[in-house]
Amino acid sequence: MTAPVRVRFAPSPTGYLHVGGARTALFNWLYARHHGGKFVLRIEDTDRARHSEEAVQVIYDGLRWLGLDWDEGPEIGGDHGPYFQSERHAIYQRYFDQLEAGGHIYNDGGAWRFRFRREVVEVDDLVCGKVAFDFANVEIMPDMTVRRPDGSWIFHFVNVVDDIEMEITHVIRGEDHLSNTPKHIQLYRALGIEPPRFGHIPLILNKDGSKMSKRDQGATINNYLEGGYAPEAVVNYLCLLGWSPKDDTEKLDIAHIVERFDLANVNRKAAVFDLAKCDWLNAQYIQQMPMGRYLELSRPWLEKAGITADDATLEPILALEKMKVTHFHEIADRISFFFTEDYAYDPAAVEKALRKPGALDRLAQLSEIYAALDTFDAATLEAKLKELAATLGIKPAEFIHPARVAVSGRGVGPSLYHMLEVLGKERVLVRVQQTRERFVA
RNA sequence: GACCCUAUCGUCCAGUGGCCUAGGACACUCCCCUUUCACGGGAGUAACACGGGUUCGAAUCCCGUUAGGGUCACCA
Repeated sequence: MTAPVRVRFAPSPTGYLHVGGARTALFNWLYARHHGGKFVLRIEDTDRARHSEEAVQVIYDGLRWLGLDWDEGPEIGGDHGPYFQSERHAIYQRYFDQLEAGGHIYNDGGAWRFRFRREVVEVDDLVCGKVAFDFANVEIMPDMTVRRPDGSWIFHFVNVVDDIEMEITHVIRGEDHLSNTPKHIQLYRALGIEPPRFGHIPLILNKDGSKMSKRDQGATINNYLEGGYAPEAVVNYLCLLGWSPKDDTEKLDIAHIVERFDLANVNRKAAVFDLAKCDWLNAQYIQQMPMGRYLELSRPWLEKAGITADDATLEPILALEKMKVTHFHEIADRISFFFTEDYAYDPAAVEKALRKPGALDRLAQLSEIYAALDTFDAATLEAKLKELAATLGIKPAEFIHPARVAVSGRGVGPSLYHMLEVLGKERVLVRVQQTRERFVA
């Protein structure tokens, strides 16, 4: 009852971190943090052929990116290692010998099978409640194998042994394991150990109700890492799949979630994954995050695009797009015209704004007024432009659109006056001049 | 096939017998704001799978049906 909580995430190094796995890790982590317990990471690499340094690294990177730090496990250590199944052979042998001595296993053509008792097994699940499995009259069900003829171990066996050895108190895993739980419970009993508590969380499905495969959009954590997402947004979204704070709040910071999270309020229904909502949350996070964090998360994407300005230069430019960006990878393209005088002109925008009769002349007029300005801030620029339009009796838009295309080459972009202010008087005048020369009939 | 889980708007959640002519969010449509694109504000479309009970009263409890999903590997 008062034993400290110890949970674990035990992925197999497949080369990617599935969202379903990530959410399982997240719920384990939340449970540990909420209850002041320990979160253990164990790599289930019994299938040695698949174990590669890169595959394991993908798991570490994904968990770290999401902010799910483990208290025991690879690269951290702990008192219950080693944390790779491939290095725990001697431990498994010991438990195997114990099963054999107790007459719980038998040899079947070289493989070792566990004598499963055909009786009712009850699982008191933290999420699903009491679930009774009735095996009393089940005819066709082979005893599960615990060891292959070549001496290698089977998942169910090593999983249970590791959970015993690592003193796991709560096994929180996907619902696909609920049906396997009776076998695990009997294994615990055969070993003379009281089983831990179980909590089976619902699966994550595709839009069409099928199980998500790694090829689906948003199915692996790498998709988010490379897709311009803020990790805090992804974590928030993942929490909302199967759990809710019960008060209609959608955007929740992690500390708040840790405070409120518990298995009792996790749903039992499988959730369909909706990337559109994840995108929306990401945009919300970007809008509301501090400038420093925004700069930090933008920088890698900007560098990738060859933009390497210092923070002082970058900040005012990035600020122009903060309310408009949904994914970080969009930013570089949106602001690229700030970093070159040789920016491209969008033909459609040119056609629409610069080819209109008198557009180039109006640019010249505007340029003349702006050239005389001592202060070049957004408010002044707006006032002067509107004043000029009013004097000539035409709409401000007749100046605004050509000006936008002249200085950026585009029909869409940041607020014009703020964009001009950030660009600065000198560059604005040069760009207008350059544009007029280029598009003069 | 056997066993198990699940069943509220297209999607994610709220709702644990009366406060529900079912609430919020995403998406979608429309309007407002507006120099573009967005943001923001407002409005709208849209659901208790079906059939039986229990009860004065059921989205909420029980049974059945149907439909999804999962497990029954010498995969993890």
